[in-house]
Amino acid sequence: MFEPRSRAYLTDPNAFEKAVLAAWERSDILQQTAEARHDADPFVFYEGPPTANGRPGIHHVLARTLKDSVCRYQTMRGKRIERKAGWDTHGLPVELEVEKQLAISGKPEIEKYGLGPFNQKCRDSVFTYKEEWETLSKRIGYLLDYEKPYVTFDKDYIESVWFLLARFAANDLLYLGSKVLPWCGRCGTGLSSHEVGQGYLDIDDPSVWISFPLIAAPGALAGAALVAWTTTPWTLPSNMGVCVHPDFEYAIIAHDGKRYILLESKAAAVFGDGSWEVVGSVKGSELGGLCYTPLFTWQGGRVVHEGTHHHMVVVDDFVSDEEGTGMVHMAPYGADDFRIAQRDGLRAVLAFGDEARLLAEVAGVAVGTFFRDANKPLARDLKERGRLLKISQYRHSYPHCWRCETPLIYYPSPAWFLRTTAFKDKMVAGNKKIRWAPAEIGAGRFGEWLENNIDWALSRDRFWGTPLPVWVNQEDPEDWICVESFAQLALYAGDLGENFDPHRPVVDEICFPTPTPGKTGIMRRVPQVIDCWFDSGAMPLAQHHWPFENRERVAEQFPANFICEGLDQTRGWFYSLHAIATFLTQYDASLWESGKLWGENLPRLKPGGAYASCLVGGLLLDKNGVKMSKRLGNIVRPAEAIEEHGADAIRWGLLAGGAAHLSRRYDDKGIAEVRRRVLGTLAASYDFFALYARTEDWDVRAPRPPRQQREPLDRWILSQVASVAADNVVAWESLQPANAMRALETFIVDELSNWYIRRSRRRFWGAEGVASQAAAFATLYEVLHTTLRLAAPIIPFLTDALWQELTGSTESIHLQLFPDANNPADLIAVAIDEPLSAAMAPILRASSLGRAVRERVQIRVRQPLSKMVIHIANEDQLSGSPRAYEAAIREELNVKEIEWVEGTPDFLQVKAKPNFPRLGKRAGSDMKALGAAIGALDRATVFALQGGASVAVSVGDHVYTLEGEDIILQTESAAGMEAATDGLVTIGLVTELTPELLCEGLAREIMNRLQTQRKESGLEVQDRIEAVLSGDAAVQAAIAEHGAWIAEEVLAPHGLRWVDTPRAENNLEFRSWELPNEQRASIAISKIVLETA
RNA sequence: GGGCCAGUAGCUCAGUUGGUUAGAGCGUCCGCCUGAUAAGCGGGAGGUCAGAGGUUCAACUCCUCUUUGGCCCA
Repeated sequence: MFEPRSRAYLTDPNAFEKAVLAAWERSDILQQTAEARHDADPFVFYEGPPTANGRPGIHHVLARTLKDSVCRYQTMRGKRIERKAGWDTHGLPVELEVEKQLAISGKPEIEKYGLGPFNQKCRDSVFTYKEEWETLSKRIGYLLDYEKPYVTFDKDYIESVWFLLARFAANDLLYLGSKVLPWCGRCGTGLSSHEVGQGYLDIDDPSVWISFPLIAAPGALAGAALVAWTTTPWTLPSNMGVCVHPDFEYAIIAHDGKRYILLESKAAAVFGDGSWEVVGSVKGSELGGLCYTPLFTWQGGRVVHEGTHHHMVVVDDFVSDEEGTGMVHMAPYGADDFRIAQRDGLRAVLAFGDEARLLAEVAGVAVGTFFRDANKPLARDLKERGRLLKISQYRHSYPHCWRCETPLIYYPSPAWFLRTTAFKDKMVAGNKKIRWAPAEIGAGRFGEWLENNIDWALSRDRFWGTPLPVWVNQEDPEDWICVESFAQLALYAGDLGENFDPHRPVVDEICFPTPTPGKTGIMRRVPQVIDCWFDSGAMPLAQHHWPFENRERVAEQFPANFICEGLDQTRGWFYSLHAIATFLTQYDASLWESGKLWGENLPRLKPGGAYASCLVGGLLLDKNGVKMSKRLGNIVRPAEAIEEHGADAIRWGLLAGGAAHLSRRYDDKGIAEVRRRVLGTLAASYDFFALYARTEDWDVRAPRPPRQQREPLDRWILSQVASVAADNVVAWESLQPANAMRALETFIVDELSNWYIRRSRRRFWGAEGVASQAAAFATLYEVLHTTLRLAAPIIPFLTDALWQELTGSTESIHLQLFPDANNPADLIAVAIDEPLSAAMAPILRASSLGRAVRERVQIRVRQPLSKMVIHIANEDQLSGSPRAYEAAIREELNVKEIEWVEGTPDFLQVKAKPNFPRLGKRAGSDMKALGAAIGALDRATVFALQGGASVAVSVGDHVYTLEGEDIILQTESAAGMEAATDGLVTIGLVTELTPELLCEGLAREIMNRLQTQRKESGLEVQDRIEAVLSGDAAVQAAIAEHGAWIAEEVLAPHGLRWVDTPRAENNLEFRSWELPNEQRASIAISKIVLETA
């Protein structure tokens, strides 16, 4: 107990923390916490599953620390938290990693390698760095149950996912549609958006303006042609419509005897200058529904959307007025185009197929022509037929295959969707109930995304993922089923075997006759797997194999009170969790109707989303503000940083570095500063306490004096820590840990260490009497007791080590309750004392001003001064009196006497300023003039106002009646002494040095040299000494006057011995010191051993 | 191309519902302290709050545009 720890911590935080970690593992802190909170209310936390096929970086430390801190805080609030780890194991990133490993690339090569072996590789790959993740997480103190994690590729997990998909199907929300996807014709493979993102190259394409003559158009439009622009002439054979913006005003332009319709601002780009004129205008919405003459006549191709309309003008606000003509040629190769075709019933036919080659002859261009090679001949044909108005070259950025650099083609492919739009309103409404931190993510980013919700494209044409459990009748594509469980599958297909693994390719081989009555045909599974975001979004249920098992447990652990992930999860996990939960609990009425499932009770899950609050973490950039990436090699390896600084300093540094959601920079120097400045100060404050608790034999069990009997400074620091505790609760509850930490840091460094302890040191060695000493110990103990608990969620290692030393308990701080001033059982119960806190502020300001004056007049603090005057403007409006702290400021500034100035002493130059918030509303536009008038008020008027009188001031035509509260009194200076003011507090120092003061100053100088010599001789603070001095006459006089006092301070029980000539004797060696004013002293000291009784 | 976020001292960041001297730490210069001592503290200097326009008696704060950076989606 009371062992000093700061040295050990500061020199090797890594070793220090590892010892704490070892203790946690010995005592199984996770298990202990669970037992301690066994009957407590649950606080539900969901761990967002990381993928362990890459190394964890420092940014993962940020996310995990945020999660851990909030959970530790809640545990200290008395809550029970399950902390189940999870692993995300499916998906394209895993496949890409394995492709790299095997040096293969693309679907054909994977198929050649074999699906079974490939998926086995994926399964192995996802846990490549599992151990590294676990080690790191444990080392940074992230408490999580790694023994029983949920794993998305587990058989049970997949079965739960199947069940959920079957629920979507049962509600008619699963359907087969088409999705426009990027495709590489050469590799024969679709690409993910992630892959597209890394393959943009600049290429030259023809830029063409095409005319679309309207058929049977009314009025001024008769005989006119629309003009559209494109850089992909190869898409023109598939033209199915022209899209206009409903709100644009299009110009009707006469040129060369013909009339065209397009935006006036774009006409010059087509027709040049001067040769055209505007003859009318038409609004986009009026063009909708008109038809035009097709560009090409040809047969064949692949129909991707049957429709009743051909070559028609459609209206949509995706059209922009920046490029082109304000009119867009529509072909089924664009996502917007295809969406509108489906919406408006346009017939969509592809001219180019799977290998990006022409499927049918068009305008003499041969079947099999690669899509980009068709650009020129098609353009030539259009030109000959007068449909091409202009052609030029256009350089732009275009997506290419990242493997082979072939330009990509986009077209619609079959895909399975979840009809999330069916319950969009419920998702939007549910989102409003989520407490987002920061709030703008919920209203803005996530809210916008939900408002614009489109159906979830669920399927992926890939290999390693949860197989889509849809089986289709090979004879009738309308006859399909979504399987809800392995048992159901076995019912259709027979026994699945002991070690059934639902992954591809095993599951692909399962087929069976259609169970649909009256139909024939074999059911085969569709080839797709599902989006791995569905996997992770299903985790609230699938992690417990719901509803096959754990129905009660899931009902209790749903929804989450809290989740926390990075900003990049908005459209990822945040969405998939929300969508699945909203559907299941609010849309799937038939599931809950009977209260039973398969004949057994199914506890109702609380209707709503999957989480009640969400803390969004920002991105972590390197110290230059650049995103960390493997490519740039600026990744910070967490292990190295931890070895250097320890986990606590990093945890504090990352969490305090700014509002959680902002991207911020990781700066090694910043972490080092936190370690020294904040954590070091906390440890040193404890050390100070421990040092004197030991030397003075203070007993933790001794009764502590009642608060009323302690000094104002004691009650002040208790009040401060109690209000920090109250603020911290607010900050944590609103998910703003950085705010909690800012308050805590100011408290630890400024208030506790630099003010309370500094000003109270003497009391601890009994220099101010027994009662004062007892009060000081009691107070500092209570404050440390509280501060450590406040900091425990953030810096679990240091606080636990100090806690056990401080309290002498072997019970971890993480089993304690968070400080609560409202709880009578808490050590800081009802400690908040507003008046006492308010009264300290002017004291701190006065002390700062006093130091500034001393600095200016070059009189060191060691030199006592006779008097200081303090004037506090509006002192009577303070809720407490600063005069309670007179002793503190007298000692701090080393002055003999404080004079509290009241009223209107002549030496104060004062000025009134308007109280803007009060007067602004009343005065309005007169405010400026009124302000000037107030500034010009004379001294007597200002003090009359202060005294409660009313004063009329006229400005322009108005007369304003001012009262005391309408002005703010400011002090400008104090005449006749060395003074300083900050406007509210003014101090003046009497700097005249009398012989007495000089003598005492010299005595303090001598004492300083004695103390320095003590320290440099390696003495302990409680060692007694013999002291012999010699020196000038002034020195001798100072010792004669103050020797007894000096002797007491430097622990020389026999007093100071004076010799005229310093000569070495026995253990005494003289050292010569320079003193101010070219005075000199020689001092010799030696330790004396006190006889013990 | 769309949505969201950010730009405040050399650096890292605070800044309440708009209110008139914009704060802290680090760094730098100067000084102090010594019964927490391989520490600690204070005082200076340093800012046209990214730029422009607008609303207002009053804008770092609200609105618009521009610009730079970031994230997500196309």
